[in-house]
Amino acid sequence: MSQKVFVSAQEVADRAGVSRSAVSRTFTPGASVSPETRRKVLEAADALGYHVNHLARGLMRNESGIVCLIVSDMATPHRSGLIKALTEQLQSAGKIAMLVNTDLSDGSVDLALRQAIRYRADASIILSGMPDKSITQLCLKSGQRLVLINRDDEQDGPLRINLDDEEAASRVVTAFLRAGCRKFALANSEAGTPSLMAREKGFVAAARTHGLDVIVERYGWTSYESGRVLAQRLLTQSQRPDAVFCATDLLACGFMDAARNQFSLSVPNQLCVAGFDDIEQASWASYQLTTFAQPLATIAQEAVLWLDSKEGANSQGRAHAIRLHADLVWRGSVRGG
Amino acid sequence: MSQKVFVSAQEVADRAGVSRSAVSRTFTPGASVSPETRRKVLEAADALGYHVNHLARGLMRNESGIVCLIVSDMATPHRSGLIKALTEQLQSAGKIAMLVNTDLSDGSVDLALRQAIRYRADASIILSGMPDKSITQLCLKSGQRLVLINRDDEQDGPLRINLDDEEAASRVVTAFLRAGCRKFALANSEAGTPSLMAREKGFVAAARTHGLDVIVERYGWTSYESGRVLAQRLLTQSQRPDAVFCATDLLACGFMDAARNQFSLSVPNQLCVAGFDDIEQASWASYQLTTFAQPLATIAQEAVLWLDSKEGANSQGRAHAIRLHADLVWRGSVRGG
DNA sequence: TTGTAAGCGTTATCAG
DNA sequence: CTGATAACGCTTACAA
Repeated sequence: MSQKVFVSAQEVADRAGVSRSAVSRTFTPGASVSPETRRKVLEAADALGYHVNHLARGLMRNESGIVCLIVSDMATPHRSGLIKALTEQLQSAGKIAMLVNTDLSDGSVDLALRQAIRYRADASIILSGMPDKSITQLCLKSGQRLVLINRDDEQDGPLRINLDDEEAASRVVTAFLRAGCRKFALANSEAGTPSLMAREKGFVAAARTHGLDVIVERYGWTSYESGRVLAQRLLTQSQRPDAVFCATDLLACGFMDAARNQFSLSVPNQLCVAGFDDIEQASWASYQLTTFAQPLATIAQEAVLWLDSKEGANSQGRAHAIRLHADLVWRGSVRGG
Repeated sequence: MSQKVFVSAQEVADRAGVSRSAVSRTFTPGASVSPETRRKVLEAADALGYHVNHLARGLMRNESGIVCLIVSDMATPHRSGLIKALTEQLQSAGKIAMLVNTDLSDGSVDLALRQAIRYRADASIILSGMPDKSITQLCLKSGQRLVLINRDDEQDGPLRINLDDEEAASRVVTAFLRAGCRKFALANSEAGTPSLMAREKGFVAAARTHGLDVIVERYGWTSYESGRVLAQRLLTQSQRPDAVFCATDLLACGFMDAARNQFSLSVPNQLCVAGFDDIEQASWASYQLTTFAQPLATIAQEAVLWLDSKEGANSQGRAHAIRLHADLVWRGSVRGG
């Protein structure tokens, strides 16, 4: 097997002619070491290629520095953007990200959380799916902090970070009306996550306010392909919509492509389209999608900030919720920006 | 601070009325425990919510189960796809992925590798950038395995997984010729990574074989935006090319959009375009990009397989290289598929 | 098969 | 400021 021969603090101590403790203190920010000792230790450490063993340190300090990112479909533009933002923030806060992939199967998230517990992660950040109540209880009982991003759940204890999806969706109606549209449709996936449903709800409700009905169609999971299928369904209606809000940019891209290629519709002249997330592709010339920007950096900041705060530690059982605003990004897919 | 109160093996042992060792053995595959003891232990463990502390286990076994993924631009379609594939493979091999973000600054990869050493990762997989020789030596000396993906380097010790970029690029020439194209151009980024340069080299060389010159243009880093700029430069040439090989799909998408919108060129009628990577967007209706598929699953498999193999452990100093084939994916951006 | 005891590399405590 | 010593939670000889 592997012959691991990492340098230990003892070896450094021996070489520097000091005690293990001196070595330990040298690598502990804020500990008191004389400049002379420090110098000797650092010199020896460098010569030997010593690096503090964080496994052992975590064992002692009861704080591993590990934060577990639990996520499905991580190759998706929006998800990967969020992972990137979180990883960066965690790193600059001196923590490290552990990545666990989940699928849609039952208990997949639970399994991931168990993994987080095994590695004594200081916290878990859940980007997709929902864990079973019993397992989140275990996490909280074990003193592991929990962050739920964009999954509006009423569980106690964890920090929840959400967008104001409903309010954002209502602004789409305003935009569509200003563009002179009258026949609204909503394209959603069947995933039925709280975020998606809130967008749907907000859009439909706001349309009603203006006395307008909305044709709602749901299909598959949140993907480009689903967007194409949704276009098939919505654009063959007897009363063809002239404005479609897609619950996700990925859906919107598929929708637009199908609208143009299969129905020869011009966007935005014959059809206005809006999306949500502001993935990179939304800004590509082929789409120029009007959409809502997920404040990825802010989400990540808030999450990491909370992890470091006393609040996070003390909130055993008390839930804390952050609701962020999604900025509307005007682009060419809706008339009259 | 955090009051972590994870359940320990001792507590489980107490409740089950057995020794710590019995608990340990119950959770060690292949250890000898009587069914009766096992039952009692599992029952107690379940009731208490016990999970083996992998930090402590790693300390003892000298094997953490952690594999460090070192990567920059992780939100990019190709990168995130690779991360996903690797994470999945690692998980099903019983390992866990640690994610470290690097930037382009000097020593960024070295810093990441140090992080891997601190957490006593069993291995590091480098997806971008190149570490300093001294630090890789340290890794290898410490018994940490190293995998370099798509970075053709002559360093000793690590496993290198590469595509046959050069050969693949030469096939683009064949495709372009078959489409009746004569004026070739190559759009590349300035990143100058071995993969990118190999694609350039292979394309230019193959074209020469047929007595054709290639206009080569390089700009910025590998992004959609760079693709647009490259289009500006290449399509304003006095001798406008009728076939462009973009070193990356992302470049190709930007290139195609600019070609259509700013130069009103029809792809593939007036201009054939090929890319590399086969990112998801390449298959979108707006692009229908002819490209080469990165065998992500195979890459991930080979990497993880090697990590588990004796070979990986014994190859202290002996480098092992795997060269994979990239399949050509024919789509509409090149005539006559 | 089981328990006892030693040890993995740290850090925290406490004298000096 | 420094060094000995006792944890941390686990695995693994070794002996029973």
